[in-house]
Amino acid sequence: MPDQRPYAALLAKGEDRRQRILTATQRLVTRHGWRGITLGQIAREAGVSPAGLLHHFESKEQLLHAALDARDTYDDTQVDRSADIVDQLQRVANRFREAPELVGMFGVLLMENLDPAAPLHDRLTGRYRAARESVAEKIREGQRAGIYRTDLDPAVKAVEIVAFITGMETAWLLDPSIPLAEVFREYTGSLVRELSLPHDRR
Amino acid sequence: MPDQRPYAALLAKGEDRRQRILTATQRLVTRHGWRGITLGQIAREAGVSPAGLLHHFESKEQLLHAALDARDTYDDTQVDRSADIVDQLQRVANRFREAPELVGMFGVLLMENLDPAAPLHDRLTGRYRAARESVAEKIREGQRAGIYRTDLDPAVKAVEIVAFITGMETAWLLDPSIPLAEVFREYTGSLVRELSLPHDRR
DNA sequence: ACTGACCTAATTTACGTTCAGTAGGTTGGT
DNA sequence: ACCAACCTACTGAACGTAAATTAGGTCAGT
Repeated sequence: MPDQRPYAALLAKGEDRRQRILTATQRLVTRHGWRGITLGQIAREAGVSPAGLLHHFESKEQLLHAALDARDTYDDTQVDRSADIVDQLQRVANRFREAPELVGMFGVLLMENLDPAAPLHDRLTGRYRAARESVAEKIREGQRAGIYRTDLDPAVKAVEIVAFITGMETAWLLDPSIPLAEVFREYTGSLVRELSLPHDRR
Repeated sequence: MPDQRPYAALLAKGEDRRQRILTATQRLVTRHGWRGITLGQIAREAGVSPAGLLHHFESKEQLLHAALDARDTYDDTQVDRSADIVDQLQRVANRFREAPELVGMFGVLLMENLDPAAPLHDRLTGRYRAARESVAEKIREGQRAGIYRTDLDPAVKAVEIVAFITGMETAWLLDPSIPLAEVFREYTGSLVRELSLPHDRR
């Protein structure tokens, strides 16, 4: 299993260390936020010295971007353009359990970068908007297909849905013992009833 | 208008400065988070030197608590035990416009204090839980009064509702131009339909 | 004399980053 | 077969700076 050539083993070791630094970063950022942690803490958790960490990443900020890149990549692999809203929401719920740090990191960083001048503001808000737009588009599709009511604004409902998701993320980060599955099931259920049924209202 | 007695005017000036420091703190914390700002920034915004600020508040942490106290007080005055869920949700929506910094500060600090060992963790999560419990209790009341369905778990629905609220807070901090009123109206509408109507389902 | 509201100028600490060096492995030329 | 130049993966110590806090002083009013 270990490569016979020592140089390859060396490279593998480096790559492994790099990976450890990234996951340590994700874990710590999720718990304490970016400004709440130091290179020293990350380094310790990854088993290196602060200087050793900077051998792999040129700066604290660049490390953050690398950690976010990993999250975005994971996130993109999870997206299924063909799935409907119910499936997509279910998928979101699953991600909480599967990759807690990756899910958590986004929300934490978002709140840390609310200011338009904040270093990650554009990157994060871009993702946020994209998610909302994608949900709105799903609703429009349903409307065009004739299975959803057409008397409600997809953009408005999309804001609600994304707010629910991010709010659940917060709730779960605060207390992982909440009945995640039930809440998602309940919400998606009422959402579908709301979207589908033709109602009589003034 | 200014008191004829200069000493009273002096005290009033101090109180005014104290107030300015608090509102500056709330504003800056909402935008940049607690760890994202310095005493110097707050002081500058309030028109004092850092040392001058510490004449009014003994430490950065104590200032934070004082700012939170102001928020909690405001929040408590807004709560109306007799109002039903729809009214309460409407009230929440109004608060966004009325006191943006007070509303925003809570969510930002919450994400900055996820860790159980974080200085404000207990204080903030306590408030969060209380809000959720209060919502759940409202639902139970409705159930006992016979106006709400009894086949759903108030605790589960309460998690959803509070998640929606905090999620909306995030969305609005990110982009205040979202159709806040419409989203709240839409959501409360579907919520009431969901809670009230007896449905046929297996 | 004493208090409240400040100020300027230290002091202290923490943290990101840089620097110089070590240990081991590889490569290409002779 | 050997050596010089270069690579990766680090470490320990030092540097620079930013930021919270403190010390000591000023000035106006009572």
